[in-house]
Amino acid sequence: MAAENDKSKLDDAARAGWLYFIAGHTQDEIAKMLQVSRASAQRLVSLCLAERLITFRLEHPIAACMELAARLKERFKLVHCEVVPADPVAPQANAGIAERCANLLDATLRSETPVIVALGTGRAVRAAVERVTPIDRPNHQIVSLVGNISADGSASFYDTVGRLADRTGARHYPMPLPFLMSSEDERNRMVRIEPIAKVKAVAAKADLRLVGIGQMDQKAQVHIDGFVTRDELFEMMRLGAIGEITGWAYDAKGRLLKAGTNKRLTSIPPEVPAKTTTIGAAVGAAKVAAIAAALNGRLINGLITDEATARAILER
Amino acid sequence: MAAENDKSKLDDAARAGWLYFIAGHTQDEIAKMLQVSRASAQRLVSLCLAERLITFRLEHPIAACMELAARLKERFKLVHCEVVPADPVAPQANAGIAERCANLLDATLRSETPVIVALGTGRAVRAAVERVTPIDRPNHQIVSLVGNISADGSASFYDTVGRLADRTGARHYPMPLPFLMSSEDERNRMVRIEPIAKVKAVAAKADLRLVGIGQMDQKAQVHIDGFVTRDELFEMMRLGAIGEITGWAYDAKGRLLKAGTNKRLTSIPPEVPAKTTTIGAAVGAAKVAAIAAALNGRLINGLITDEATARAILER
DNA sequence: TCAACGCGTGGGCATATGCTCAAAACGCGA
DNA sequence: TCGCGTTTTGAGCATATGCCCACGCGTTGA
Repeated sequence: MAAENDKSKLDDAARAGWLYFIAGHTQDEIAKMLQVSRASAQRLVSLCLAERLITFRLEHPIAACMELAARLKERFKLVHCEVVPADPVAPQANAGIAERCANLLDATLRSETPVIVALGTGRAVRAAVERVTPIDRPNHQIVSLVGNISADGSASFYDTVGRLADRTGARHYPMPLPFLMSSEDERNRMVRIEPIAKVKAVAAKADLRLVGIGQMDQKAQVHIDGFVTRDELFEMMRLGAIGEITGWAYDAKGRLLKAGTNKRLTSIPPEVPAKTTTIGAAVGAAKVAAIAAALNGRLINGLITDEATARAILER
Repeated sequence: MAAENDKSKLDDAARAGWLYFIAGHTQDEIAKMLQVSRASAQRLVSLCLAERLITFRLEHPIAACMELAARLKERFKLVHCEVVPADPVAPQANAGIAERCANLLDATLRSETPVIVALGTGRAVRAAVERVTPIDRPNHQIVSLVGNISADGSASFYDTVGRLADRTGARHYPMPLPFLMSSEDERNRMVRIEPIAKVKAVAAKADLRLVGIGQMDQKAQVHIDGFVTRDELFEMMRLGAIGEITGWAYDAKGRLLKAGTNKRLTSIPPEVPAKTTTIGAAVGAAKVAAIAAALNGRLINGLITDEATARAILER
């Protein structure tokens, strides 16, 4: 009898679900059709959903991305995750990533109440600031997490802070230091001087950190850009470095290394675990291990990537 | 630019649809996530539906029935249609049909305002009245569309009117006539006498007619039940009869025949086209042609059948 | 360069929905 | 048959949704 009852109820639930979702009737109409109260009709529709009698299928490439983003968010307890479709035209182009990052910055900067945005390294970050919609927000603050003077003394290509400040009228705090100091002592001395301490203080209060993620292999961006020498890179790799965020190298478990160049870095290290909203932006098969490690080590609590990379991270 | 715009809009629509239907967010939440107004979020969800980006799939046998019912309703412009799942245990049993008919009668009779229900022949109709929930409605009227005296003078097995009246306390009007008179003249004389005229008058005002549909072949129920002889049956078949409703034989196009037993029938003929809600109840491969003809000829404007029969009707 | 047109946007309102709570119905056991 | 515990039901309310309308921005044509 119970089974019979259940079955008939599920039948009705299916009927209600069909009428609601497929035929597009209101619950009132369904209630009349099935000779029950509207409340019961609503219950039947819920039941139909709860019992998974009805399923939704989204016929659109975006669907896969949403799915991947949801899984990443769940798996790594992220506060924010976006997965952009792999562009079939130019799979290499991270235009989509930059677009989303720019959108995120836009959304953050649109706020009337003062916010502090901290920026790390990375082409995606750089490209993102170029796409930020100009907006007048003089009370916001933009702070750099990483020195913008390269080894040869010139200003780095990555003057993202300045560019973003240009577009918003916000106060900005570049980090007027070389990426690496010559020794740990020197680093320790430099980071205590007034302007640098100020940058650190502002960065510590950041509402949003947007950082790139670099892989530590022979094509590591920190090396290509001339911030670290080949020997330094290899040493870090020997020490287990698999990725870096604002220059800070970490191993496959996402633990920051306490040796090598990390001892001479002027950059502001990631929080561990990330408490501030810290969004990593990175794409590419080469970066999968680095991204996964950053996620596992809680060096970041948000991620913007593309479909292929997201899939690869989840499949590890 | 326009295409780009459209594409991006569809992307957003897909995103909104995903968040709404799959992730179960409210449109307000989606609006915040996508950085648009709630109104726009609603538009995106609508768009997602309109563009068929999302599809619903109901994983339940009922789904097929709802689909078939909707198609029958559309195709034959029915005011009511129900398709019952084919019972895998006892495919022959029309318990489902009877159940639905009973439900229909229940719903009609539940009304506080007086209603008139007219009943035809058929096992489904008979079985339906047996399942009607007893309810006290003395102001309702139950009227028979068909004589309940068989050829041998005994009261017919199909005293459905009496049974239904028992269960409702309604006034009832059986048709105190043999099914067939011996001649057209006699029929014409009989249907004018006072009690019969009264029955006809009540039937003409019926709010609901529930009738069985019989096929006119060697296994015709009208013959098996002894209402018409083998010769009469064969004559009607020669005249093109393919089905009958309350005894009135009609051809493959659903046109009532003007010859043979139809000239001697005492039953109240179907309206052509049906204006009163006239529900046919019938199941079985043998009846498919008869049902389809009745639908095409507008002898009925409602149908209660099972899955297999519905499918067969639509596939003709 | 200005004006007119039109599409897209957001505010606001009527309606639909989801949910809570008390009451009723049901089943079960004494 | 009665009483109790459990489930189901329907009223009512807070919230979410759908839709209309006026506004604004961008585009086009003179």
